[in-house]
Amino acid sequence: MSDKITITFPDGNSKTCKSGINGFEIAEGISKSLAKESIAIKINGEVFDLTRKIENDSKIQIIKKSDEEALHIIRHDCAHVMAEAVQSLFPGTQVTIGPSIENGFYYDFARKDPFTVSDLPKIEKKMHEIINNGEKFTREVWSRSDAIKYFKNKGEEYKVELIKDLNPEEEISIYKQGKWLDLCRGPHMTNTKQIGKGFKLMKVAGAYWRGDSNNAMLTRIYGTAWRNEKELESHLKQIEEAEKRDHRKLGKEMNLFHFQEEAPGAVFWHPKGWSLFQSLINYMRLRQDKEGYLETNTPELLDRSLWETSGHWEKFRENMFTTDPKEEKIFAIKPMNCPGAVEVYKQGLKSYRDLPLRMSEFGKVHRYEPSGALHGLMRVRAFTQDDAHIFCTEDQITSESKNVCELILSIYKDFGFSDVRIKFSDRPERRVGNDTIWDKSEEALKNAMEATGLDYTFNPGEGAFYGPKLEFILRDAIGREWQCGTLQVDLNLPERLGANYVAEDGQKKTPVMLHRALFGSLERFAGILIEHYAGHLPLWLAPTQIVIATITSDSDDYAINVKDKFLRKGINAEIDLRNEKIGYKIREHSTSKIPIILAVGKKEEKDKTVSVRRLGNNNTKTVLVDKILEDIKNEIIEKK
RNA sequence: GCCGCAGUAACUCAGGGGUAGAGUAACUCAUUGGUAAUGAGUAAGUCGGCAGUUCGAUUCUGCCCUGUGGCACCA
Repeated sequence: MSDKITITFPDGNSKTCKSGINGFEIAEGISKSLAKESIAIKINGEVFDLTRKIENDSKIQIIKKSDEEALHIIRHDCAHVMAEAVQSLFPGTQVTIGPSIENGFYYDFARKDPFTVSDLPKIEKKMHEIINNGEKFTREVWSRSDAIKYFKNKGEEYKVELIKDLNPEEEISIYKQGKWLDLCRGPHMTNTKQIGKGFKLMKVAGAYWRGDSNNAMLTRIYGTAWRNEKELESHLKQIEEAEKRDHRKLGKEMNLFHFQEEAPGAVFWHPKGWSLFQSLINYMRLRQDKEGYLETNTPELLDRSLWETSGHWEKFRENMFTTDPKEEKIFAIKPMNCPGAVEVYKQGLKSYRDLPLRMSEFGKVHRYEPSGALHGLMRVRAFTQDDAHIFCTEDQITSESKNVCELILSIYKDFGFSDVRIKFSDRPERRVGNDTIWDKSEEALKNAMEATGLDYTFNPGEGAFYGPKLEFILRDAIGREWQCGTLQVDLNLPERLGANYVAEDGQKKTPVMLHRALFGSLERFAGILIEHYAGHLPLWLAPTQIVIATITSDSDDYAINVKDKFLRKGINAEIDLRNEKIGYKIREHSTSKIPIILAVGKKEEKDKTVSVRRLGNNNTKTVLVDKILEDIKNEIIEKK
């Protein structure tokens, strides 16, 4: 081994150094300020500690605190410091794992009494102490047996288990900061001081050891960590903004819906919320009609025997509500619309000429969701799907799937969702049908996907119990992802339920069934829209589109007159004739998110105008009634 | 389902072993006003439910329900 090595910088320049040099020394050789700013080093694409010796020719990149990669390291360091703080404050607490995550980090602890939020300030204070002490992070490599012995001695059973499960090939590295140490792959910064003050402990939660609900529940502390206090502040601000959009809060403020104890996971839609809901249905109906869908409706209660035949009874039973058996028969409330759809299909003889047959249904389904999963409109036990089942031949799978994909993307665009991700899920463990059928349906869906030319990611083992599926995930105005639409290829249910058609050769064949929902759940989609628009629904979706507010009661007749004009054009207008000041009315209708307020007084009445004020804009404009009527009509049509 | 937290007036929330308080809304009266809160007054609560401790529980304890932050789940 030569004692000289060549290191190459990102800009292509290279330099000869003595073997064994480390990142910090390299940085120092360049400039003092770089050395001060640097926190880690990337060697041949992998990130290491700044003190890691470099012994071969390498491509390197010094990572500074301002670099993107730095956040992960800062957060991971923070997790270690938190664990030290916790163990010093609460002796006897075992450490388990503590990774960095999006926006922060967590650490899972094993402790008889779980932590509560009131413990957080204490822990945070201790963390600041540790950071201020400027403890050095140092890396050591231990033998497996030493490590096991050490942690066993300390009573750290979880760490022992982790070490035992490590790949035998893998080096067992230990990171120390001061007297405290942890099993860790690294990398870390060189000193706790580098973490700074840009962190905050956020919440405590329970979490299963190794994510398995059969295991013990640990107590988890979440924190957020950033490069500095300013970044932390801006992140906290962002959380605050997201909270303001919470559909549960806005739903109450805008009087859209409510929930109550007697119906957990089921929505009480108020008139305004139902108006939004119906707008969505009407819109979808219009779009589907154009694509040749035929609307149907099927029973909510179906006999157990049908669910047994379809396979739901066996594979989906624990999610289904059943009725009190007053008779011999047991009925189940439908958790899916597909068996009903097949029964409609089966009425009358079908020929290959009838295919593809696209049957839609706005079907309300009930699923028993675990109590802890319920969340406003986003996760409910009773919801309405914009469902459809396309019965087709195998040859038609590709073109039908392609149409569905195009329809979905086009529809999402109308709501301002243009960033859509697609996931492909194949056969789950719990499924019906043999592997030949699954091979065939996965192949077919994959081909269809290729035909669309759209990108997708692979999501193994997450398909429906009857077939593989695509999931459409959209990104909302503040960057959150929501899974909405789905497309599933099903070669199982039509056969199980005895659907068939007469083919060109006179033989009876089993059709393929494509299940698809575009909004997915109407309830959920409404919730997403409320958050996406932060309650400022676009005109075409707003339950009350316009409020006409009078300045004084002298203008009452004129206001009523104007309102009628709007109503006649199908625009949802209300009037506010109350004996209140105009400022009061403006404030109230603004807070309830009315898109357009038209103020009318003596002047407007004389000129046949209105004073137009739009939500989120403090300017007003005086416009002829007929003109604004026309503008608003167009805006609704254009879905702006 | 599991761990933590919460449930007080229509809403948002304060309080705390001696049967409760604010702001907003509602209602009444006055006010007819020009673009985000006019003023005064009135009324309003089985303090989530059931047990227990106590002379006394909305307050403490236990169980349950619902919500909530996570975990697990999302077929």
